[in-house]
Amino acid sequence: MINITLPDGSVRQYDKGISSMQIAISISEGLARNVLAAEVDGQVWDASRPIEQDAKIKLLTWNDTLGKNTFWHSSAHLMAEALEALYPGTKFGIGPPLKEQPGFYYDVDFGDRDFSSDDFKQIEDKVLELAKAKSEYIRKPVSKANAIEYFTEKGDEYKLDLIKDLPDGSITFYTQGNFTDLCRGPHIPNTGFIKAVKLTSVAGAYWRGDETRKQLTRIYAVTFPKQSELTDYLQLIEEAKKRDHRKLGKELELFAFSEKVGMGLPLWLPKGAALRERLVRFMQTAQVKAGYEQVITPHIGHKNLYVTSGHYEKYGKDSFQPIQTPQEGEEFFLKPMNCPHHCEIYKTKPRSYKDLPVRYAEFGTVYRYEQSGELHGLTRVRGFTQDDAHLFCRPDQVKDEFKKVIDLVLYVFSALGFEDYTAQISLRDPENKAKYIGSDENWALAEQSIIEAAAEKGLRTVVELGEAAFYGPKLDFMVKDALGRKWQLGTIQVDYNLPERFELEYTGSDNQKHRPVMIHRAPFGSLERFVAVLIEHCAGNFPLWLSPEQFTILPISEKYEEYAKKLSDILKDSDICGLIDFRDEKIGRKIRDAEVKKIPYMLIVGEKETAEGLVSVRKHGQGDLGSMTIEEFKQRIIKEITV
RNA sequence: GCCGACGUAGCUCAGGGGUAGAGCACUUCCUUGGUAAGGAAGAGGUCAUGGGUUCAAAUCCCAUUGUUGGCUCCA
Repeated sequence: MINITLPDGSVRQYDKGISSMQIAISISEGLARNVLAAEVDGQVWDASRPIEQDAKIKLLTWNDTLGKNTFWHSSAHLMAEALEALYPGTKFGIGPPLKEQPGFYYDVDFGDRDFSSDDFKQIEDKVLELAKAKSEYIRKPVSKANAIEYFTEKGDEYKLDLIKDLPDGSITFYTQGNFTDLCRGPHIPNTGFIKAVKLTSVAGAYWRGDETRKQLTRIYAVTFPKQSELTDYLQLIEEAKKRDHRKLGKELELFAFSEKVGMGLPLWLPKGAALRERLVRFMQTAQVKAGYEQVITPHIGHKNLYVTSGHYEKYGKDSFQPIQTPQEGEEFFLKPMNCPHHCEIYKTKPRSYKDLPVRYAEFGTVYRYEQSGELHGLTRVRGFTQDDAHLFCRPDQVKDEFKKVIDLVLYVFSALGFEDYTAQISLRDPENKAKYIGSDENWALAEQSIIEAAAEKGLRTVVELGEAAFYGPKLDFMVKDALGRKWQLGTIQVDYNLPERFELEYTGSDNQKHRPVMIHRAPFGSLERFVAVLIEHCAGNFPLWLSPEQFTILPISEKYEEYAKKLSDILKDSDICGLIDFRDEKIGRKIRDAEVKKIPYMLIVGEKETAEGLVSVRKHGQGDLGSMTIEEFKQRIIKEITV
């Protein structure tokens, strides 16, 4: 007998060699029907795999991330089986589940065959047909020699390339129906769990991400255990398309791009600029309260600045092109980050330990050469403005300062309606230290302070190795938007290296020179990216305090324009922004246009309102709110803005 | 940067070897109206740019440029 510990802590006894599925059956039939795999002592196993010793197990269903991953991984095998059945001779690369979104892909080599989205339907039909056969996924350990023999005979050089790097004794095959794949597993019990499938896109991807190797066809797809979940998923995709900030940005006249100005260089239109200005003012107010001082630095910097900072060495060759002065032959670069400039500000005078922390904030516009294929709307651009600040503090202040920055970031998120977030702690890849600058000791200190500060603030965190910046570890905030999509926004980074490189100092209470620690932080990340995420989060229906046009006055006819102007002036005096629709159109039309433009409040004025000194108020998306005096309306707006 | 798709009026898009089409937006006129599109007329395009094939190119070919889906990258 062996002891099986369940997640609730209860221990049950079973015969040696029992499978997770049998355990599930012993608990409840209903549970067993939903079990996709099981976590056994921290490893995900097939539900059918025999357990030979005492273990802690967790049964995985569709509700678990690991359960979903297993489901999609198994789906990838099923799609491969369908592809092989439809297009014999197809060679297979890898077919994993996706990390950030639902679904999976399989990289395949069709040889000379053309493949396009026109073939999707045929494949989906075949997948469903094979799924109905309820073929079991059968695990089989094989020797390296046998594995090589199998795929040599099959002529699949990609699998052979993978096997080459695997140690003998660790290799397993999985077979379902007529398809056998090299695979570590685990898999769902049988193909019958897969009830709905949709191929989502096709794209090229190099074998093992190496552009010198052959390009394979990557087929993206998503599967579900219920048809209704696929329907929901497709609806979500539709909704996401409607909220695309590139589409809304154009429709709402927030920003634009111009071929002549250059790719990745956004032009802020009046309404977008108004929105952005409000965000800036909001942040400035918060920062003043938090003890920051505003600074301003130039858009270019001397090459030596970046040689000192280390950025030149790291990015100089492919990212920076120098600007040369005609006479002296000096070299300048467009500012790609603000930190070196702020270090020089720190150095303008001697500092005492009593002066620290010093907090310099700047809405600094920076320019970076991003690969052309990587540009995307406002989320990835070549010129953008960071809500940047650099804190210079004593080592004993780091954790406290870091925690204050976390507070600020969370304040910003809550003010803008991002309720759901996690924090990602990005550390150095211990296997590849050459990628980073700075001493081991400083890295250890920096990593430690981030981990402790996040823990003390009770943040939900995940740790990612190898995701740190080259000069220091960071804490990135990932927010979930209204559709449940994750975005990386704010970032906080601890840096022991730049102070070293710029030889920053302060005089301690011991009258000795000491090195301050630097914290980089940007709660929005960049205004461009933040606005993009905000647009998609609220679908263009900004909170009232951010709306570029908070109201529009709609006169029923030109007879009431004088009254409309009077109202408009009253609102303007209270810093409430809006326009009057003077067009010679019927009221229904004016309302419709205002609704389409997502203007929060419509003030309708006609004979009745003019006579009684009222306004008829209509709210976007809600409809008629009835009449009130302009003063009542003003109070309503002020109340809504301050909440 | 690499691979694929795309670029037609301000916007959304149709068409397609014989010198351009719709809807919306715009302008003018009629209409002076009550909570999501009133009516009529008009104006607007070197069909991304450059080159080639052809009697003839917006259409076919090549290059460039931009957008886009991926890959790689992200200070």
